[in-house]
Amino acid sequence: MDFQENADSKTRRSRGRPRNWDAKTAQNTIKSLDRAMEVFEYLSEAQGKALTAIAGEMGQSPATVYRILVTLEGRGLVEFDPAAQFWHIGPRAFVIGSRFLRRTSLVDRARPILRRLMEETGETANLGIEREGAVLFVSQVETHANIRAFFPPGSLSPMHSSGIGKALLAQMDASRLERFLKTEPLKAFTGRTITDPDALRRDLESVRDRGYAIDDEEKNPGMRCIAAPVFDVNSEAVAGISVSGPTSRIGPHDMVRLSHPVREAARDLTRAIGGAATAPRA
Amino acid sequence: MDFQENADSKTRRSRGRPRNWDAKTAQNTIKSLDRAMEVFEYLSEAQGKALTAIAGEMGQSPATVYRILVTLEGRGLVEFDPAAQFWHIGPRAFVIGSRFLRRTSLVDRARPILRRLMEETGETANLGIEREGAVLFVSQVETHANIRAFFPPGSLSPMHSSGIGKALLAQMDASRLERFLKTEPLKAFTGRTITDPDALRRDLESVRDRGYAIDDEEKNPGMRCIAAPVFDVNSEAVAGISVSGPTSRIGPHDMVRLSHPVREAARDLTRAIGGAATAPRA
DNA sequence: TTGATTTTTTCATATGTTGAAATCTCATTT
DNA sequence: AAATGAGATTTCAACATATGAAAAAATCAA
Repeated sequence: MDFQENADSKTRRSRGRPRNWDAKTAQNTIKSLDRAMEVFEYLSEAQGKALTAIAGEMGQSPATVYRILVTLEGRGLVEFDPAAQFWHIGPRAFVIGSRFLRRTSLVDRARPILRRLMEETGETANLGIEREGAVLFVSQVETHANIRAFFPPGSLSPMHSSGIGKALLAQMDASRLERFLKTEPLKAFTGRTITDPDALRRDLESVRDRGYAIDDEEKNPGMRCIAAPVFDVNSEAVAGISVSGPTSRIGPHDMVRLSHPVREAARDLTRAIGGAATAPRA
Repeated sequence: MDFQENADSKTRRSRGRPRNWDAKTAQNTIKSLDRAMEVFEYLSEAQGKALTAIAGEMGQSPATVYRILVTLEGRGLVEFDPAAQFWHIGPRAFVIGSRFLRRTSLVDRARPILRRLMEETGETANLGIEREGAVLFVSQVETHANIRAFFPPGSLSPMHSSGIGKALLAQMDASRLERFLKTEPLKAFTGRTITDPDALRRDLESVRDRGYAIDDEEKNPGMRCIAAPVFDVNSEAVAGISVSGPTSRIGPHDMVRLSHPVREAARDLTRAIGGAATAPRA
């Protein structure tokens, strides 16, 4: 289930001879197949491309690229549009790729990433999604420290007073955000909770600028929290990752420091679930 | 958009030498690449498989399969689970495959329409297109209800036993329909699946009269489905929209009731992609 | 019609893939 | 603890086959 961290650590366990994980990994790769997959991947990035264009841009012989495309076409992995003379990704690729999701639950994928995040930062790492206008904490890895932040998985927290919630709100399009503001009262939990819609809008603006959200004792006194969004394949923010800890360990300067591993973890998880972030919302 | 029929007709136009479309197509395919893609596809059908199992079942040398998998792993197209010693489809395959949908704005345009349809009807809303003689589900919005219909995007379903499929078949011109009937066997899935060509022709007739198609437990027992076609700018039926749910919520009377929002959603999407329906086929 | 452009095929050659067998590890049993 | 079995990697030599250059074929534009 957790191949995320194994991939780079030496944890990789298997029977048989261990792979030469130092530089020689390329030893067992099939060159022609790798080149073909490069073409396949390159094609997927374009909205459609002519043979000569692909070959030219990739510095490959047109003959070779042609044969690769014809082969893949035979399996429906790519398609040829005779009218425009363009090659495209085919339906079979979609069918095969979609099977990836059968096995992928966000929570499973997140676990090793959360663990690493906890180890790097020394603080409790959390995963949350949006449910019914609130943040639902679905997974966490607790720090070893005696004073620790704790959200029982399954607990709910209002969007406007949690780091993950604000990271998600910051990615909503304007109309959905306005709908949210109309529906949900911005209840105060501490003196620092943002209860004014305009103040929240401004805060979300800076969340987008920074790339991460901060909960600065806005829900629980003495607790700070740094969060970043996770995107799915449609570039929709579907979850958030955060670290949370006591103000005694997380001071004003620490938030910038902690934001890096948090953002990285969010990016890793985005990648692990086949997602992709786009430019921050317009 | 849909070069579906071009692929089999001789319409294929291109510059350069024409391909030998008779039997010699294999001439330009790269054998090793084709074998590798066979492994890739085979792997996607399993929930995960050990190297030896794959090699054994495919009649290939473990060494070769191993190298193929390692190569694909290098690009994230497959993943290795060290704990279970299993190979799986990887996130990159999902990302690349999903780009198949980008070629058409259909999916993007459909999303808000599907969401509204789901909210109006309370049932799962689906979008499907025809690919390779089957319905390919490309998008859906799930209901909140606990008992729900579920078609994972990327899954395929035979035309004759799905609402969307029949909505599309009903719009085919006679010759294409006959070709379809000659090619595809009408496999039975439940006692209600239409397996007789004449019965199917009659059903499609009434689909045209009504303006919507019904799947009355013809694929999955206990599940009903109401579907309507979506047209492109050439008035060709390129997709179908449906809602599907359990018979406990969708009774005989509900189908008429549900047909209105479904047809409206299909009309909306038709409009959103710049399409137009003409009078039902002559 | 001609010329320019792009795709597809041919062909000789070197490159790279292949499977068998050897090697190595882990997990289980003795 | 050591041995054994099962399965994963790697090595190696043979030879299949992928490769690019160039020719051929077809379409498009003028």
